[in-house]
Formats: sequence, structure tokens, C-alpha cells
Amino acid sequence: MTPERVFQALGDATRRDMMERLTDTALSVSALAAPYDMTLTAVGQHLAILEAAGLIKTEKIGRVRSCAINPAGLEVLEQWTRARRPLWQRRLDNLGDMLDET
Amino acid sequence: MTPERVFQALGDATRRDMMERLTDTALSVSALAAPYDMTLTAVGQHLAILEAAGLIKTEKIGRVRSCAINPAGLEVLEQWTRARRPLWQRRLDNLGDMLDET
DNA sequence: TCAATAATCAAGTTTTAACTTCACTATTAA
DNA sequence: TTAATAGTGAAGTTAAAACTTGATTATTGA
Repeated sequence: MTPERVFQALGDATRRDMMERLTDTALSVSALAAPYDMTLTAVGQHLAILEAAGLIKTEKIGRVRSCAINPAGLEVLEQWTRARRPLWQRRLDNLGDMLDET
Repeated sequence: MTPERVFQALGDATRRDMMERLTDTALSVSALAAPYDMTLTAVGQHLAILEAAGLIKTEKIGRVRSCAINPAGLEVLEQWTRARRPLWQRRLDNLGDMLDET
């Protein structure tokens, strides 16, 4: 649940797509895997990364593992952004400071 | 300036640190490179990635390239988050839907 | 004018991430 | 009670990212 993990997790197109597909329903590992041209094992590895980043939570019931969005990961992202936006925005406001102490 | 590039750029600790150091002042490539145990070339490569992601803007004056925050990249991040937060948050609100059509 | 400074380029190497194979366990349905 | 389903684990391969080396260019200060 560190920004490092969240950014890295979302830096991959497959994992971002998985997140989109979980937006309105929980899905099993197999269901998640279906559209991708890769092995179940690979999908499982992607899911482990998403879970470690706090972007999904999973629960195994019987032989099926159900995967669902975990808002905690998104929260980390928002915190990170919120902390920097005011400081970074002001750079745009008062221009002409490109040549400070370089 | 695509989310792909922004996430990938911020997934690296060195690059995130560079962004922090640019928060309150523009810096030259050499100044940025100073604290890191890596070659100037490597630093230049990191900067190219940050610039392609829209996280910094650079300008070369004489032989010095000045690097500064570009809020555009952060903006992309916020847009991405803002679009998903309402949809992802509601999952937490009405629990017990882990076992939908799996 | 010429030596030091600032940065860049092309072409490598190293390290990490993504993915595969194959064997295996547990669960469920016939 | 066994065959199919759902997923996992260990170990390897492939592909991509991070980094280096050894030039080279352009600028500037002495």
C-alpha cells in the first residue's frame, strides 16, 4: 500500500484493464483471465501485484478466488496527489522562475 | 502525457525523488544528478522519461538545461483518479457483493 | 584560444519485470 | 470415486527497464 507499489501496479496496461473490469462486479481468477492471451499463472501474478498494492482484495471460497476492487490503493494515490498539487500548481502560476539557482 | 507514462514514470523511486527536489526550485541536469550514485547519462534518461510523461518541462539555455515541474502530468493523474473514485468507492459502501457472477 | 564544464549520443551490459512450463493440491459435479 | 475444474508453486525463459562506457558537441571562463 505504498505509493511505489501503487504506481508500479498501475503502470501496466493489463493490470489497469483488470481494474476497469472489476469496477462493477467482482470476478474470479479465471473470469479475469479470459480476455487475455496469457496463462492463468501469469494472471495470478498480476493479481498478487494488485493485491500487494492495495488495489484489490481477494477471498478464496471453495476452489474459487473472488477478486474485487479495494479502494485503499486509490486512496494512497489521492493522498499522494493531494499533498503535491498545491506546491506544483503554483509553479505554473508565477512563471519566469525557470532560471533560479541552477 | 498518457496515464501509462505517468504511472510508469512515478513507479521509480529516483524519479519520484527528482520530482520532490523540483518542488520549490528549478534545477539543472547536473544539480539534479548530484545526490545520486549514477552517471549523468542515466539521469538524463530519467529526465527524458519524466518529460515524456508531462511531469517536467525543460529548457536548454547555453549549455545548461533547466528542469522544472510541469503540472500537466499531475493533472492526468488527478483526472484518472477522479473518474474512478466514485465507482470504486461504492464497492466499499455496499459490501457483501463479493460473490456476484463469478 | 583552449581547457574545463554541461550535456548528449550510440551501443553496450545488468537487473528487474513479465511471462511460460509443468507438476501439483484442493474442490466439486457427474 | 473419479474426472473435470480452479487455482497455486517452483523454476526457468523472454522482454523491458535501468544503468554504464566511451565517445562527441557546444558553451563558457580564464
